[in-house]
Amino acid sequence: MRVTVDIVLFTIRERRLHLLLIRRLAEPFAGCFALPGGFVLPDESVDAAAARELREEAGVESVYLEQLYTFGEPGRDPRGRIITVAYYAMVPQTQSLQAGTDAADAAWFPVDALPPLAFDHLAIVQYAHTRIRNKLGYTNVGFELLPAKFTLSELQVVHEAILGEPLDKRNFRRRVQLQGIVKPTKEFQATGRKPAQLFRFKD
Amino acid sequence: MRVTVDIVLFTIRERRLHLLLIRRLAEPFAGCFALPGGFVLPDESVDAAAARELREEAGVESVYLEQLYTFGEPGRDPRGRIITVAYYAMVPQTQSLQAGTDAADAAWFPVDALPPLAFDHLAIVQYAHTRIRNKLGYTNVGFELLPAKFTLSELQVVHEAILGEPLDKRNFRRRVQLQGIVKPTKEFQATGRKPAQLFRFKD
DNA sequence: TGACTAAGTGTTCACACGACACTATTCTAG
DNA sequence: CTAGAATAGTGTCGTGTGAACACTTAGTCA
Repeated sequence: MRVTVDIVLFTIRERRLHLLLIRRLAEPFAGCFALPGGFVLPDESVDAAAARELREEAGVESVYLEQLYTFGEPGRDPRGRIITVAYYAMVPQTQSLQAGTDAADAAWFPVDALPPLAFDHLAIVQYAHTRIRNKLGYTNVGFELLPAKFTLSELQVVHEAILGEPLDKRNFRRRVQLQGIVKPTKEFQATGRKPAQLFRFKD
Repeated sequence: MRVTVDIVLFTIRERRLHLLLIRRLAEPFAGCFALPGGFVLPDESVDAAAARELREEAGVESVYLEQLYTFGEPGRDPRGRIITVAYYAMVPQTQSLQAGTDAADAAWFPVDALPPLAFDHLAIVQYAHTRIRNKLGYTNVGFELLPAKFTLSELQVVHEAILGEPLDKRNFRRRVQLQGIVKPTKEFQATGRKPAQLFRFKD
C-alpha cells in the first residue's frame, strides 16, 4: 500500500481564485493536468512530504499548508492501491513561483474554469474550495494570499474571490476592523488614483 | 508503508460524553488502552475499513462515521512506518454494543477521565472532541447520539455533554425549534414525572 | 481644469442570542 | 388523599451582529 500527498495550491490572480496544475508527463493520464504531489518517503512525516512536494514541483517555500482529507478508494489510481492525503496551501500573488519547474508544464487556472483533471483530483479541488469558503466565516484565512502589507480593498478582493460573490464595501470594512484582525500602518499605497491606507495582520 | 484506521466511538452515558477503548493484548503497549482500529485491507476503501473495524471490535453496525484527520509522523508507531486515518463515530446509548468483543477488553470511559492511551491516541481523541464541539455550532451533530424519537431534554443533555457546560433550557428549546431541525410527534414519554413530548429529526 | 477612478465613510432594520423565574403535571411516600 | 419531589414547559427584554443602501474625497490623466 503506497501513500501520496496532493496539494491544492491557491492564489489570487486578476481578482479570481486560481490554483496550480501540472501537466503529467508519465502514464497514467499522460498529458492531463493534475495537482502537484507525490509519494511520501519512508522517513518523512506526511506534512513534510507535502511541504517538500510544494518546494520541488511549485518552487514555493514556507507557505500556509493545511491537511484536508484522505482519499482512499481502491480504484482511484490505476497503478494499484494508492491512498492520498490531500492538502491545501496558499501563496500571495507576489511570490515568485514555479522556480523548480519547467514553465510549460505548470500553470495557474481559475477554479471555475479548470481543464479535465487526472485521477480524482477534481473531487479534491472541490473539497478544498468548500473548505476555504467555510473557513472564511470563522477564521482569518485569506491573509496568506496577501503580502504582509495590504489595503482593505485588496483583502476584500480575496474574500470575494473565495466566496465567488461580491461583498458590500462598508460592511466588509466595518467587520474586519471591529474584529481587530488587522491594524493600520502609517503608509499609503499610491496605485493610480486615490492612495489607499496599508494594513497588517494583527498577530 | 502501512495504513491503519482508528475510530473514536462516542456515546452518552449518565449525562456525560464517553468513548470506547479496547485493552491491547499484543505488544507494543500491551495492557494499555487504545482506540478500536486496524489495518486497511488491500481491496477495501479506507471508509470501509473504519466501518469494518467498528463492526469487528465494537460490534456496532451502520453508525454515523466521519473521517477526522490523518496522523503520519514517522515515529508514531514503534513497529515501523504506519500512517493512521482517524475517524469518529457516534452511537445512541440504547444500541447494544461490544457484541463481537470480549467484554473484559472493551470499556466506555468519560472523555474527561481517560486512562493512559497507546500510541498518539490521546491526540486523536482530543482532535475528535474538538471537532464535534465545533460542529455542534453549525450542524445537526448530536442526533446520532439519540434514538429516532427523543425529548428536547434528552437533546439538551447531549449538547451539554459535548460542550461540557450547562445550557439555558428556554434558549436551547427556542433555538432548536426555530431552526426547524426537529419536528414534534404526538407521543409522550412517561418517564417518572411529568411526561415529555417526543420529537424526531426533520430530514 | 474637467472627467475618470478608486478610497473611504454611517445609519437603520431585522434577527439571533443570552440572561432570567415561574407554573404545570405526574409520581411517590406518608 | 394530600404534600412534596422531580422534571416539563413557557416569554420578555436588552444587546450585539449582519444586511441593505449612496455619496464625498483624493488623486491621475488627458
